Amino acid sequence: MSKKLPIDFLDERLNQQLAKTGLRFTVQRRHVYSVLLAKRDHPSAEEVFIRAKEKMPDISMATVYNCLDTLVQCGLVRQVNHERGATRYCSNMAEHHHFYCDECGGAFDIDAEPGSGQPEIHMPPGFVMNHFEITLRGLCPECAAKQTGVRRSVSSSAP
Amino acid sequence: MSKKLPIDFLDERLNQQLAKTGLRFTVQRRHVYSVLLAKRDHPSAEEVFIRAKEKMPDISMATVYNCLDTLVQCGLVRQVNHERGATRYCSNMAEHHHFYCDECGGAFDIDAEPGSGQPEIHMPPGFVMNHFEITLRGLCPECAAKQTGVRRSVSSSAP
DNA sequence: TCAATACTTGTAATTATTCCAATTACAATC
DNA sequence: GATTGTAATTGGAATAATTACAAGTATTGA
Repeated sequence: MSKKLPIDFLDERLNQQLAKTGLRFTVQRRHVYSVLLAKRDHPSAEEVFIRAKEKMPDISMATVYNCLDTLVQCGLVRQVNHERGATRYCSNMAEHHHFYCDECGGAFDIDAEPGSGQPEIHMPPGFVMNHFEITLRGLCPECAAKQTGVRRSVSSSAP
Repeated sequence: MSKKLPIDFLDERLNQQLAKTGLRFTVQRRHVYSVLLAKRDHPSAEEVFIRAKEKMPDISMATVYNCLDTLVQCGLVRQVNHERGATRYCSNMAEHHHFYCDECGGAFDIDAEPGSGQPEIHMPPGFVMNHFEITLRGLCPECAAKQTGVRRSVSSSAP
C-alpha cells in the first residue's frame, strides 16, 4: 500500500488537467487514461472496459463511462462518432483527421499538416466557427492491397 | 391506384435511383423522401416518422427506418452522425459541409465552394480516399447574437 | 389470374448509454 | 488519528435508438 508510483508524464498531465477543473485524481481515471494511451485505435467504451478490466478487474462499466466523460471534459481525450456504432475515444490531441476504412472498419489518425489551418470554407455571415473536423473514408493500406492484388473478389465471404 | 400523380422531379429521381438497384417504388418510400425534401433540417428517424405520419398516419417506425436505409442505399439521402444522439438524415446531395451549433444543437448546411476540391491533406502511402467530410462546430447566427449581447438584429430566418 | 417475391407492419430483442441510490475513498480539519 | 463533508465508484435499473423477425399485404411478371 505504499509503493509510490513514479510520477510520469501520464500522471503529471492527468493531474494537471484534473486540477484545472477541480476534479480528483483517482486510480480508475488514471487507469482508463492509460488504457487509451496504450493502444490508440479509438476503442469504444466497451472496449475500454474490457481492456481496463485486465489489470483492474473490479472496475465497472459505469465508471468507465464516467472516467471517459471526465477525460473528455478536461481535454485529455476526444470523442469521435462515426456511423451508427458506439462512440469511440481518441487520446491523440494533436491536430489530426480521422480515416475510417470502409472495408474493415478500422480507424486511423491522419496527421494534419502543421499550420495548414482550416480549409477554405466560405462561412455564411453570422456563424461563429469554434472547431472543425475532417473525416475521411476509403480503404486502409491493408484492405486496398487486398482489393487490387487479389482480383476483385466480388463474391467474397459473407461478413 | 387510380389517381395518377404527376411524375415530378421527386418521383423521377426516386424511380430512377430505385430502379438502378432493383428496388421498387412504393408510396412509403416516396413519402419519406418527400418529407426529407420538404424541410432540410437533418431530422432524426423519429422526427421523420412524426412528420411522415401527418399525411400518412398508418406508416410505422419500422418502415421509416427501412425507407431511410433504402434512400441512403440508392444515393438519394445521406446519413449524418453527430455526437451521441440519433442518426440524422440529409437530402442535400450537393457537395457541402455540416455545421452544428453547440448551443441549440441545430444543424446547418454550409455550401462547399464549387471546385474547391478536397483540403490539402497529406495521406500516408497506401490509403485510398473515397470520400471526405468536413464537420464544423460553433454557434449559429442566432445563438451567436444572443451570446454577444447583440439583440436579434442581423440574424433573421429561423431554421 | 396466380404465383413469386418485395415491402410493410407490429412487436420483440438488442445495443449503447444514462440515471440513481448506496457505498466507498479522499482531503481537510479537529 | 478520528471526524466530516464531498466527490467518485459501483451495480443495477431505466431509457433511447436501432435492428431483427414473423406474418400479412402489395406488386410484378408470366
